[in-house]
Amino acid sequence: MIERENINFQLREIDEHLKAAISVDCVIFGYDQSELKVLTLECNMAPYVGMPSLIGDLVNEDENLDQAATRILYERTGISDIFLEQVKAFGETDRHPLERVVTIAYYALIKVDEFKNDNGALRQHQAKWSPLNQLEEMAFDHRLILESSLHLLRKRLIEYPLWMKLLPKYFSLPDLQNLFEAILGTTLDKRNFRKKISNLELVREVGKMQKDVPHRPAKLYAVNEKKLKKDFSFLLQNPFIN
Amino acid sequence: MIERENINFQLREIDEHLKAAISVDCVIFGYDQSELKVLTLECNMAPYVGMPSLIGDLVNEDENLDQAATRILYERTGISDIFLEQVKAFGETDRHPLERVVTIAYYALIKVDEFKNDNGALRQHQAKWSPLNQLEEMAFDHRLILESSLHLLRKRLIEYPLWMKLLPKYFSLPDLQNLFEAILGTTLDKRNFRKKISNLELVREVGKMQKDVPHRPAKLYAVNEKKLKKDFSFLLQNPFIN
DNA sequence: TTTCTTAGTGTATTTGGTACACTATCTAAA
DNA sequence: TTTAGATAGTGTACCAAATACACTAAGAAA
Repeated sequence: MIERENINFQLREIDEHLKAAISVDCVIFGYDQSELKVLTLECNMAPYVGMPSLIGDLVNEDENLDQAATRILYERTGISDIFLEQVKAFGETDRHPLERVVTIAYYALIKVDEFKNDNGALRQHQAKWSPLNQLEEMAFDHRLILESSLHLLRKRLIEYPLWMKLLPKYFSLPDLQNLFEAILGTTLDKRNFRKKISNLELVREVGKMQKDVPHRPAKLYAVNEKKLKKDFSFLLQNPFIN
Repeated sequence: MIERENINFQLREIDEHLKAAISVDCVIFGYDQSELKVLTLECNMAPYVGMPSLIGDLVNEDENLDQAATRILYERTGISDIFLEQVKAFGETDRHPLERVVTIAYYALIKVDEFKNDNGALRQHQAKWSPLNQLEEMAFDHRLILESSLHLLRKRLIEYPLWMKLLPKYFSLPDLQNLFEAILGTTLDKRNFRKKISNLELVREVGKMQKDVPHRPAKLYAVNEKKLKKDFSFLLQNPFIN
């Protein structure tokens, strides 16, 4: 009797109770050597027709949340083995017009040109890169989800070298600084930035120079894979942080 | 036609698809002038019978996630108007033995003696304060949820004065240091701790002394409400952080 | 050869964190 | 009343990291 009561207490009338659809929304940030962008679809659901929406999908029965996010990222961009991190859950009662849908937001950061828009499913749905400042109005609560995700991305950029896959094999320090400035939305002092990067020991000179630039060429660097594996192996091996 | 396809894409076959129960698990940390504890129930569901579990409940149809967490905290402890923050969502497919249940974890930090175990529903279910080091085995994935929540609590303790409601009206600096040490699980240097507290300007001397202690009495302090409202009003007014 | 453009460099200051040991005050017991 | 025990309270020196700030160097193009 006691036991039965407790079961009910811990999973109160599970069959009669609210069951919600569970979705994952991926905030896929892209960097293209100039600007931070987000991958969006054009929403076709009233009352949000025509507004940009994030890329999301329902969670399948046989996958956990991280797996769903990984699948969605792969299905929509062709990218796998990338760092994906959960932002948080969003569960307003009216956040979806048709039904109660609780969504779990994830973010990822990729090179814009790694995403090829020749994928049938995506072309059909007009996925495109939207610059952040053009996204004032979004479908559902996606503007809020975007802001929370951007906030987390910016915190993480300083803690973890999320940028390591965003640049070509060889890059200059001004390239790297532009990347930071685009993502953080600020300008940075050149000397202090270089001092900090130098202290991290995450890049190494490769003894080459930029070519075909109409000004003084910059020295080229590459990611220091040894240091990266030593200090941040979780970013490479395991796409999830707990 | 295009429109119909897109609706399906964005909410793929919503009626046929996975619907999960949504629960909220509250990690209610308590401090009692000596030790950090967590409020737990004794689980009665196989295969976890007898193990401690966190305090959770299913989310109602008419409440969002934050409201559900607030309700659960209130129902189980009688406490409202306290800072509650979402930790993250946990959604392993097999995390619940009966059914797919996605849970959203929240944490709160309260005084142990604010929770009176004379609430009928709770007494019936043996809610009790468990010291953290006695919680190696827990029901479901609650050990993982506890660890994630503790990690966040410790980060927040340094960023935000979550401790302001945990001490009596008048307290000594050694009291405050004990609180920090209990929550962080470390010892702290007395002089450096006092320097830091002093810089924060969050406590003020009240010109009184401890009484009836068998040693040199300490000066008493109180929370500096002005500074708290100025810098951390969100901790008082709005129980949620975005 | 001059001009334009971007690359590259160092120092001084401040701030925050850390390491560290002795004196002061009260109670209780001898 | 003296002494022992317990806890309160205090300051300085060092180091690391963040910040502010301005000129010279190298190449391309005119």
